[in-house]
Amino acid sequence: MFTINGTDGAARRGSFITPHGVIETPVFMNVATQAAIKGGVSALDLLDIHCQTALCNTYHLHLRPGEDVVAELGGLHGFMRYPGPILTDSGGFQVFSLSGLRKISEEGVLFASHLDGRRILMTPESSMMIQGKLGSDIAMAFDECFENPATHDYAAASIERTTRWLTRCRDAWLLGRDGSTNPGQVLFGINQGGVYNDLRARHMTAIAALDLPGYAIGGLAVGESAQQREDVLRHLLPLMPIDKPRYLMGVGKPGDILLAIALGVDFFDCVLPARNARHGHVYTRQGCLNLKNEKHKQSELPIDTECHCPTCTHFSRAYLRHLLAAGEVLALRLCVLHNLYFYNTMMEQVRQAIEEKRLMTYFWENAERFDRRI
RNA sequence: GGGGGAGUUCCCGAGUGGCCAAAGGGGGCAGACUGUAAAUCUGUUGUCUACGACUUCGAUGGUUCGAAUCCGUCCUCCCCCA
Repeated sequence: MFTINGTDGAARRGSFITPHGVIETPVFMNVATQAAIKGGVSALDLLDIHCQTALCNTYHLHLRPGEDVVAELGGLHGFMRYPGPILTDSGGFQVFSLSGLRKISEEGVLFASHLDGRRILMTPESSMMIQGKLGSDIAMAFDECFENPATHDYAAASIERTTRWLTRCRDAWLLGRDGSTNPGQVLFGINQGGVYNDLRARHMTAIAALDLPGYAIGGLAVGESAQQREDVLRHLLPLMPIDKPRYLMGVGKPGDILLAIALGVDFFDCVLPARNARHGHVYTRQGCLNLKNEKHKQSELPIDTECHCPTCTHFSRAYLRHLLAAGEVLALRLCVLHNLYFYNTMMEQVRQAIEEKRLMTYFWENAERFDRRI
């Protein structure tokens, strides 16, 4: 249900229809790992910060409160009272982030829960089953996100296994869909291959053959250089199905996102704006700044004088700096609202720029500036 | 008046002859963070002409090759007894 309404170079302006609404692309999905955006932001705030889509996590919600609890309370939409589209990540990223707490086998990944150590066997089938019960609109395939650097041999063996896992995910998904567990849910496959373009291409060919509703690029921003990342994207994107949504997982800084959009990516998510916000690192049209710095101690300015977010329309840098220094939770909330508003409205501007065929102008005017430290 | 205890670098607080510019917290200053084990983590925090030198542990005078650490005197604070 993805339609491309316009293009500007390799960039695409699309619409992706889900049971809970249309996602206008390119889109930034707001990360709500445990069914909440960290920093005290609830579903009630999402409209204010122009959020289109939320992203929740299979591994974390399986551990707590458990997918059955969520299912009983109306799935993620009912549980967190968010009526818009929701994507669930499969747990594949935790294979990377919790690498000290898991063992990989052909069957799946045996995690030692980071909460209490209890063993959790996550398989392609269980991940899909959990995501079905969570009731997300988009489910992600269970993959292995492996670290960089990785040897070519390791990467080659890993993508073979991830391909086999994807077939199992697809089968489980079809079973759930046709069995009406979650009839409207779609499955996105995930490309891996590290920084090896030959493996990225081989894997893309293999997974594209499954003809899934969408495809993601995984395993980036896990230690490789920005140059390597760009190189992978430049080689890989032309090999991805042109009529399917393309999702660059976990990326990134504003400049990273703008570049990827120019290269043809449609979906993004990243914890950076929320995490940075919690640490006082906020974005403006002129560049990013650290609110904790002494120079803002008496500043009456809002974070960004051109910003219309709830935070900038009410509060000064000096006040926010004080809240951060004092450890007040309000600081986190206000900064997160601002940064997510910045990301979401940047995407609005990008969509408009693509429609008006001036994406490159937007890119050259802003990509470097947004990431620059001021 | 008698007895006891304490004064350490921005703060609290270790240290009771050399390994002490002085542990550890806190606070301050700065940095990192990319499908969230992150309201976390890291660095730094006496001065300088800076791989070395100088000043500092209430004040001052001693002992010693060497003192934040030992001794004398003084100042300040706390507790108990009268």
